[in-house]
Amino acid sequence: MSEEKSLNFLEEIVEEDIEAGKYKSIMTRFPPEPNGYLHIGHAKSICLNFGLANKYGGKTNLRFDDTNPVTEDTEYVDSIKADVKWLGFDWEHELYASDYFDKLYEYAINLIKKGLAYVDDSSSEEIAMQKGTPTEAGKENKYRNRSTDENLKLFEEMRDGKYQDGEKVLRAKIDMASPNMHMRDPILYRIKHAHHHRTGDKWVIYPMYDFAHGQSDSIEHITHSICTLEFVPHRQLYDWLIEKLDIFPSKQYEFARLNMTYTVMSKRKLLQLVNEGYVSGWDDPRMPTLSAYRRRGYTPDSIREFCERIGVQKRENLIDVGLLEYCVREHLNKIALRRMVVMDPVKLIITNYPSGKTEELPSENNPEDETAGSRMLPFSAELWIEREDFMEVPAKKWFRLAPGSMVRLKNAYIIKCTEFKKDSAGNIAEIHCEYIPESKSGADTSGINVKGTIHWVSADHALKAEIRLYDRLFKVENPASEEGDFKDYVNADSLHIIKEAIIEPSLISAKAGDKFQFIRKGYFCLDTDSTEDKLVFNRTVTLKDTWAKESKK
RNA sequence: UGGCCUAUAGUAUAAUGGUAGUACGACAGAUUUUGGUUCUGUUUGUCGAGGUUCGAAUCCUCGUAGGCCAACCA
Repeated sequence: MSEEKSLNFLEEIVEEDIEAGKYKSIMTRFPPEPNGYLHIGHAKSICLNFGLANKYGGKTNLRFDDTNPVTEDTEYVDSIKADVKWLGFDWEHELYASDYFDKLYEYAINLIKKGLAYVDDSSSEEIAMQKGTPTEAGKENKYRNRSTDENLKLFEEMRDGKYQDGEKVLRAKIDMASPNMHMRDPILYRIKHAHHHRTGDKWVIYPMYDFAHGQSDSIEHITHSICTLEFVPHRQLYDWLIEKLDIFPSKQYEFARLNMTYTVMSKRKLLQLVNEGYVSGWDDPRMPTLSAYRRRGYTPDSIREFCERIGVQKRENLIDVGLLEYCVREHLNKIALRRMVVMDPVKLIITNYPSGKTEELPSENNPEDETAGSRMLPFSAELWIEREDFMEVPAKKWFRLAPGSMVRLKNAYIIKCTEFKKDSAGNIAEIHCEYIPESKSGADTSGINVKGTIHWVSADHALKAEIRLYDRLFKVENPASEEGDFKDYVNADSLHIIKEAIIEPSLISAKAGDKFQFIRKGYFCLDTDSTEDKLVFNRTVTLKDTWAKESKK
């Protein structure tokens, strides 16, 4: 048997906790804020949370961290649910931090009664000023010592809408001199006269993240609350609140978020790309969102495999986007049906093949999967082939078509180039060949060995489709770390549209989302923009192209 | 100039005081009716200086480098 796979640091923590008898079973949660679409970075978190629970016989809740009504929306709730499902995970309960607003209000009262929270009338500027700096202690203000009764009354009035936005806040009373800025009397509740996507106009005060997240974890008896590194300094406050409130002791653990080359990974930045028209929407196939990957033809399996391979640790990382591409190729290679498509066509005429004759040639759908079966491909004397498969003056190690050279037409015959014609502009207009009748695929008695095999589509039977080729959205490896605005590094050539590619006839029956390998070209999937009379294919990812590398030498 | 987190091939990630391994990449070759896939081989690493120890990537000390923290965002 193979060796046991080593545990990541989160699995180690869970195993230790279970062995120590700390918990009977574990509970995790995935806690998105519904203010944007999920991206590949969230996939890492989803796989971690659901994966951990799965592995150790626990459950995972989907909980929306909806404590800021001005940025949140049900559109995002719906997309997030769809994306988590698509990735292949089932949550135990669908929950919302807003489900707990009443409970949270009680918790706040509890703290006030214990003398651990107070209402502050300072403006946000004053509060920032009094907070000090990382190297300078903050100052306590006069509101800090209000009586419990006064705090209770004021907080109630806040809830009842007696004050305007920003007039008052509720703060924890901890330590204005703490070296941890988050312990310098953090704000617990603020006033927002805003309509909430779920609670409507019931509330005008809303809890801050720090007074909602840990409490929600605790209410749900989350045993292991996993979040990203930037929340490390919040942990002290997370623990403080749980201790003072004397509620279920959820524990927070932090991991390093995913960063990937040639992409940005913040909802704020992605929103800018959408709003400022750099892309067509959250699901533009160039975006790193899950909805975009889905539309582009990525499979959930490949994304889960990617998350598995990148591992998890506490150090900052920048993952090569090539690894994601490797994962999707690996999966698509196994499942994608092979089809022949010519993107930049040039006419090829087989001079010794009877004009008007058509043959049906059997072609396997996927050499990696016998059960995928085969289809019949029409063949005739006039074909379309790829312009780049012919070279008037062949390069070194070139084994495609050139004057006098032989290649095999995939699933058909070996041909020999006898002549070519150019148009007035000097472009190759037509290539003439002779075919070897005995070289038919599957019944080759010619004894001829050729090095090159090229794809083709019979001209009489050809159909047309639009093909969208995508390149990376950014020109630099790490746009977020470059000088100036990240949008200055957007790749202007990230989308190339081929209006009329030549496709083999069987593709007419493709359904949106269907995945194909266009032989020698890459993996493609039928886009949702397709209509009855117009097929649109997205290139998911190219094939590995060692010739491209070789020819650059 | 406070506090916290982190440091292993190009990129990630193992080794839990006892032979520094794996994947992706790169390079070379074999196979191939996709210059795809598959297979084989090669390449490159413990941030630095001290210390503890028979033995240190691992423990300790001091540096160095990077990241995070001063939103009524999450």
